[in-house]
Amino acid sequence: MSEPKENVLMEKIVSLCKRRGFVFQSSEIYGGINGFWDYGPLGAELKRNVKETWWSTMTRLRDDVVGLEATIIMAPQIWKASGHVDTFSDPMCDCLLTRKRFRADQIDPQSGVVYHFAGARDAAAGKESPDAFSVLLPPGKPPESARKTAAQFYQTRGLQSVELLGERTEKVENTTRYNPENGAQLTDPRPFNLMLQTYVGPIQSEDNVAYLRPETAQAIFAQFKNVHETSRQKVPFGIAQIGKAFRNEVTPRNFTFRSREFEQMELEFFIKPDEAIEAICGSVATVPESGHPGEPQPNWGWQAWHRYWVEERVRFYEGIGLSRDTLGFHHQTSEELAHYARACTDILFKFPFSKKDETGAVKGDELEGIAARSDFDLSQHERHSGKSMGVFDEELRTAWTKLAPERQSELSSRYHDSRLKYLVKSGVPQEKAEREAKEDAEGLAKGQYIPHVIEPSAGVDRLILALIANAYTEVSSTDEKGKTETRVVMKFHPRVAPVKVGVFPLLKNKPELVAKAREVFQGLRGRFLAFYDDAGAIGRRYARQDEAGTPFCVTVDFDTLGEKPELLGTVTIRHRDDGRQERVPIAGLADWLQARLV
RNA sequence: GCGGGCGUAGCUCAGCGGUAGAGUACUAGUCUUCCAAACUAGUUGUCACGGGUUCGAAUCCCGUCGCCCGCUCCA
Repeated sequence: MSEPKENVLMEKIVSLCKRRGFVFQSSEIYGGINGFWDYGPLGAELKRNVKETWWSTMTRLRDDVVGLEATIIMAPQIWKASGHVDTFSDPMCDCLLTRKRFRADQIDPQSGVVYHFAGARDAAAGKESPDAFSVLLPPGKPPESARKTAAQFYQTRGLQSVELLGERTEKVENTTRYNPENGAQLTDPRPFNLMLQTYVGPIQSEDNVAYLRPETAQAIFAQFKNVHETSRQKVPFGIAQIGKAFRNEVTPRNFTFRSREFEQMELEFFIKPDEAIEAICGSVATVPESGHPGEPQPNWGWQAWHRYWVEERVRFYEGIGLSRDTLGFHHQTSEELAHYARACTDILFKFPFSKKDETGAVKGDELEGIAARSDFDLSQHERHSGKSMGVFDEELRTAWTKLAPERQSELSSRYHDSRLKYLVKSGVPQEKAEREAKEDAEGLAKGQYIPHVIEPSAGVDRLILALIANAYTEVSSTDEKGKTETRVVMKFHPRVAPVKVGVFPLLKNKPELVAKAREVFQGLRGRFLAFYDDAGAIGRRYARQDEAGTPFCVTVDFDTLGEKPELLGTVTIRHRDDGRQERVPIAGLADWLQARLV
């Protein structure tokens, strides 16, 4: 409404996605289901390419990250330990007057006099509202203001000149049932559980409740010990996973951006606590203000690793066609951060629906969050499962014995304090917390600690939408007759483009061109996703491939067959983004393409 | 979930009480030597779904579902 132009762009993108088979509404023939989307032929290829690029960048091309593929349904205790059972089910209530929504547990208790009304009447119009309504009147305010608020309420119910009925008053203390801003009554608190539930086993009882995972990360923490022991990795190292996650969102919105079923690509990168780094290396590396800190170093603490992963992730996005100027960054403030998190940097993409800030600049919406989560997650699972999540670090133990006694006690006491802070915040009784923190500090001296974690967590479907929005380009051209035509070119990076190459005979009614084109197509299809097309004029076929985002089109013409002898056995390659053409021998075609698709 | 807008062919839309149309796309054919050419023929709809009012509903009313915008939330 306020940004009609951008909505139009978004609508065009949604329309193209359906028309060309990138994204369909789930269950469309039954009217659809809110918050669920399917990928059509082109979308499925695009998504697969993106996930494969991520997987190979994160695991296969690195020495220090291994993969995991865990189940969607896990022991419900995992979600208790992670905090999701508690924080994902907020009781919410709405102001009956303004419709504003509140978290029931965040309303400040108030005291005063409550004015109850049984209903209201509009004698002139002959209408009556039987709905009861109450207003809280803080001390010192005139009763008239309560009646005024009530009158406003009944006006929203369709009465014009309001005559209030059945007024009575009541003194209340510390109530949270009224809107702190205007005193209007709130609806009863209703639970908003964002986790999708099911039952494991045939009996649908409370004992059998299980959750569809709301994030993939927890499986990595839960399997940390197994992966650590079997992969021969030593801290620092990471575990990567791609998989579905589910959230019963209140409002799915913005096409696929906020869906109820979505896919994540998450890395949990485990690092040594800073105290261990200091013991081993003497000090923790200082981190440059901006830019990539370079290859990982042994003296990196959490800040260096955090910056490293932010920059690595930006490189990834640049590598699949999202230039830095299409991205945005949000550094969470200390108020925004979860209590256990030390830092979180969000990588944003400037979507067509992204809002402008006060200065008119588009900030963007989140593609990925890179969080420094301390040792919170593994500690939680250690406490809830009773299984140790600590690792033994030979290097640390050796280094510790060589430290001066005052250095030992300084590091030991810092580690003790941060463990104590965590334990107390997690609700462990003070006495027990002090005992456990002391044990943890003694463990550090013997080379034991719970690893800290840096978590780059990306949403696949959001990234697909970003790539589609980024690729969407309109090209207008006017022909001799003065008719202006707008064509869509999807400028995907060749690495992620669904179809890599289109193969056409210049003309369909010349069997020798068709035969040769089929032959070229057969030669390419095993190595690249290739698409053969001979329907319609050549320009039309180019346009069709432009809309699919195919970066290269190969055309077999009469020169291929030797009309000009020097061009025998060559084809025309036409570039999507500028229509440029070049001549390439068929023999070198696959290699030519290969070089441009990585 | 609440408030507002919307839902007609694959897509963009017209029709707004008398029983459904245009452009485009798609299919086949003719033609065509490089950027959505032309011609011919053809396919497509429970007018989102369900109910009601009416002699008659795509059109008016109610409900449901979905999409878009705001509240909310965040991968």
